[in-house]
Amino acid sequence: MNFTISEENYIKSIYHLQQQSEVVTTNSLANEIQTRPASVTDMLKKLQTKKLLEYEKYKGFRLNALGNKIALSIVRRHRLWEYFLVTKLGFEWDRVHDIAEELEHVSSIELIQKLDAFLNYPQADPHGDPIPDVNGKMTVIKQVSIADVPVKENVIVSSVSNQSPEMLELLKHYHIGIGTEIKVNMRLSFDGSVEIKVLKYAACIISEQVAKNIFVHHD
Amino acid sequence: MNFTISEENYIKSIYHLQQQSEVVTTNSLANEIQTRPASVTDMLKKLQTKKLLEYEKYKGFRLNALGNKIALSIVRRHRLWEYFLVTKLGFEWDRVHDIAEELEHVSSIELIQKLDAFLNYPQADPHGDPIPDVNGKMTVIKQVSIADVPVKENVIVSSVSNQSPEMLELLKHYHIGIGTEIKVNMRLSFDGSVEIKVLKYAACIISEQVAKNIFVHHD
DNA sequence: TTTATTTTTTAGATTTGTCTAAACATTAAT
DNA sequence: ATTAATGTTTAGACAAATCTAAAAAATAAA
Repeated sequence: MNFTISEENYIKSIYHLQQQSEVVTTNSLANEIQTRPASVTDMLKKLQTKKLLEYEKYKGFRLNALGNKIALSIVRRHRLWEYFLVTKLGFEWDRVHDIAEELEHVSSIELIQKLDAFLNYPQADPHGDPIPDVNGKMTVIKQVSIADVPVKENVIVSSVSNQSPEMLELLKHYHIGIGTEIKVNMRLSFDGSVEIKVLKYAACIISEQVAKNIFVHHD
Repeated sequence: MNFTISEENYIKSIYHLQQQSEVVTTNSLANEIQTRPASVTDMLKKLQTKKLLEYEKYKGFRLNALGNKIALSIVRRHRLWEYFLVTKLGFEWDRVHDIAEELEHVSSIELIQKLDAFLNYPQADPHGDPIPDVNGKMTVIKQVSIADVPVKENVIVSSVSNQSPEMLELLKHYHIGIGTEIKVNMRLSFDGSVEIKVLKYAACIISEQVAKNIFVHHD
């Protein structure tokens, strides 16, 4: 089955709102999508006739199994493109969302399969959100902040929670990006700061506050 | 200025038809875009009010300077994506057109700049058509078929005119793709067949007919 | 438990891009 | 030089996705 860009945007937004609350309301979706409640009601009817959601007038709605499956495939496309934009094209993490929002609607299944392979089947996007696989399964990799990682273990940077320009600059300065392999040499109990080693570069010290914002996982 | 997907498709198609004949007709454009002549007339009015073309009722139309500039930027996006799909994602050349057709409408200027850089500023797409640069300039690189290239010169494969599955298979078998560096060892005057050497692989012989379909350029 | 407020839905209009059928221009043929 | 054939445009309709304004339902408050 094929969907319009508008339909896909609604499906994806319902999916996201469902992560916070079981049932979604007309107003919250209208707010999420930046449209009017009346428009939401119209689209809900359409999605209902396409059998993507359970919907009772005045009582809210939610995606059914099929709707969920489609939502996951859209989320998959979005996150793969975000990963591509950051790791291959060199975009900053805070700049990729809007572009991925457009790319995600390109519908070729083969394109996404090949993109996935080209990126080497990443498991999380640059914000650390898991990327669903072809079947919609997400492996939520266990992320730990550098502040909590044991010393002398090789780990890989998977996400950064603070995406301020200052943070981005600091990370760039230390050659740290998504996928960078690092090791914690030692942790100073004095102030919680950490000495880390980035492959090929000299060891450096980052404050506890910075360490708390950088999340890593094991290989 | 911003354009809808439909407007962009019309602009691009007019551009292509103009390559063959100065002035474009309603019917030819309707045929190109797979729509009805009446729809074309409607869109022409719209593009005229946006000052993208010269249009006289019943007498045909053509893009003006601004329309041309916009067409070139769309062509640029299309060809860069085609190049990406083939060289990075491993698509066959005959499969990329429709996907590029969708990708070309993603509007971020920064995206295209960074994609261009990532691809190392290619000058031609996988079909050998030149890629306009940021300013719309195209450097038409001098292409020669292998049948005409002098022996012992290092050349780079830039396009293949015959895109049948058989041809693709043959090329794959000999490890020849866009960007592949090859050298003509010798040419057999008997039947015009050519012995070529692909870097890292054993020399092989291709028929004159095949050689005529493979185009190369100097570095 | 009425009344007031908020939320959701309906009804009807608008825009974009398309369509069909009919009218109008242009070109070709007799 | 008329007539025929072809090509183009207009007029009016339609579907998708949106909107505003008003009606209806649900919830909160007095």
